[in-house]
Amino acid sequence: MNLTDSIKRTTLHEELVERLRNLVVEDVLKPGEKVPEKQLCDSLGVSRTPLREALKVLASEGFVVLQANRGARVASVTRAELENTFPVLASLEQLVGELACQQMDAVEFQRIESSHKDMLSAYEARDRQAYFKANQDIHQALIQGARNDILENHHKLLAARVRRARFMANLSDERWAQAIDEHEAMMELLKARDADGLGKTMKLHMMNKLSALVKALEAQDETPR
Amino acid sequence: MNLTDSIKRTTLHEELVERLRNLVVEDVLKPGEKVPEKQLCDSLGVSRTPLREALKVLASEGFVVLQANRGARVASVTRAELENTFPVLASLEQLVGELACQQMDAVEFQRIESSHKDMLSAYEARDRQAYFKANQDIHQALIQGARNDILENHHKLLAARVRRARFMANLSDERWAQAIDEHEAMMELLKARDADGLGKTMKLHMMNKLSALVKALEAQDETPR
DNA sequence: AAAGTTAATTATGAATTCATTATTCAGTCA
DNA sequence: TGACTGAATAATGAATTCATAATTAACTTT
Repeated sequence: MNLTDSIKRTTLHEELVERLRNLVVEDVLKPGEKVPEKQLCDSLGVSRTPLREALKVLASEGFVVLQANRGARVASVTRAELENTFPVLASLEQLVGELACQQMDAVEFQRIESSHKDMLSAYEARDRQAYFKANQDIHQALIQGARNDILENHHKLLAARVRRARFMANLSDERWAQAIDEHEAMMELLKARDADGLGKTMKLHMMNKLSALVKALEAQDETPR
Repeated sequence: MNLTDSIKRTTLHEELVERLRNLVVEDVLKPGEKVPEKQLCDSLGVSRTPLREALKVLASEGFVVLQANRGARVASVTRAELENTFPVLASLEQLVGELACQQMDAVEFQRIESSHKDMLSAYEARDRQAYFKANQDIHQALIQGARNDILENHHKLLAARVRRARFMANLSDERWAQAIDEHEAMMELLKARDADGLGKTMKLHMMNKLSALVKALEAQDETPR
């Protein structure tokens, strides 16, 4: 046993921040919805104090919006907000790519290569679930590989915000194919340890994701169900 | 009176987040120091509840560190942390530069030009106080000019963390002169609306700041007082 | 006196209570 | 009927209380 490992003792509010953020990102709590303190307290079995502490944190992270004397609402996912968020996330992705190229070791690289193959299989099978999983694994591994806590934190929050958008529009076949191509390129650049190239490609990958999303949203506007 | 202006009603915890963050950034609360809830409550005239809510937020922002059952401590400013923070901030600065070039209007540009002149005067007079002020104004204006809330938020937090480092080492004459040169270049690029160029220069500006800081810290290590 | 042990004190995390603000809903009047 | 008023209800923000964990202080024991 590693004695330098600090004993994991989590407080209620920390637990709640994670749980509630998840509920928001997973679209269980819907955008614009009020967050009923009492109800949540009852269902989670905690008092209002830690719940409210968690809400303040979530508000600072941008997942809920607080209005004085009117409690908390789940933050809505507007197109304007996405158009602001993606470029920031893309900048961080670029840095992730650069650093990962420089810092990752062989074991990490192999793990990514394995996830990449999983991703390709999932694509062949058109298995969205498995695709998202493998995709997440790759990006997670790249971030770990960058070895930068600050980057990881900020990336995590922005990525979570962006992830909420997946409930707004489906991944189109076209975009899916393009994403696969981009990932192939990323693997090549990573293999070649081309930090600059990987950074630029990852940034572009993110911005293309935004383009596809905007396009999908516009298509929706034209044919409202 | 503008009736569309929403009535500003701030809650205690919001106020406290700002106040406490300031105390940390301004080095009133020293790194590593314990944050005594009771004392702060007394001196600020609030109960523990809103103070503790504020501490949770500050912790998520990285200004304090919470230990279960042992309260909050002011986060220390380590070299490793700075070496992680600066590259992230530099990435965001790059984006700020690119966007500001594209989005700023003539009025904003003139305001920056004016602050830039103030900065040069302060440098001639070797007035550190005035220099920092003008410098802040310029960077603040650029961020506003980028018109991106998300970028502004994340930038604000990282910049605040980095600002704490100024109590670790003084601005050297050499670095000061270099910074002035970089700012001159920035103004030229902004005037020319060279988004790419300004972005790169601002990124470099930030990374050079880190280099100077690290150099100063290393010099300190060699000659400990 | 120094290290170890136990009791007293303090500080913390969380629940509860209290005062105030929003919201709902019944009743009134045009 | 439908907009307005005001009382009743509910929800919120903040203070207080309570249980427990950490720290300090006092006391042994060697």
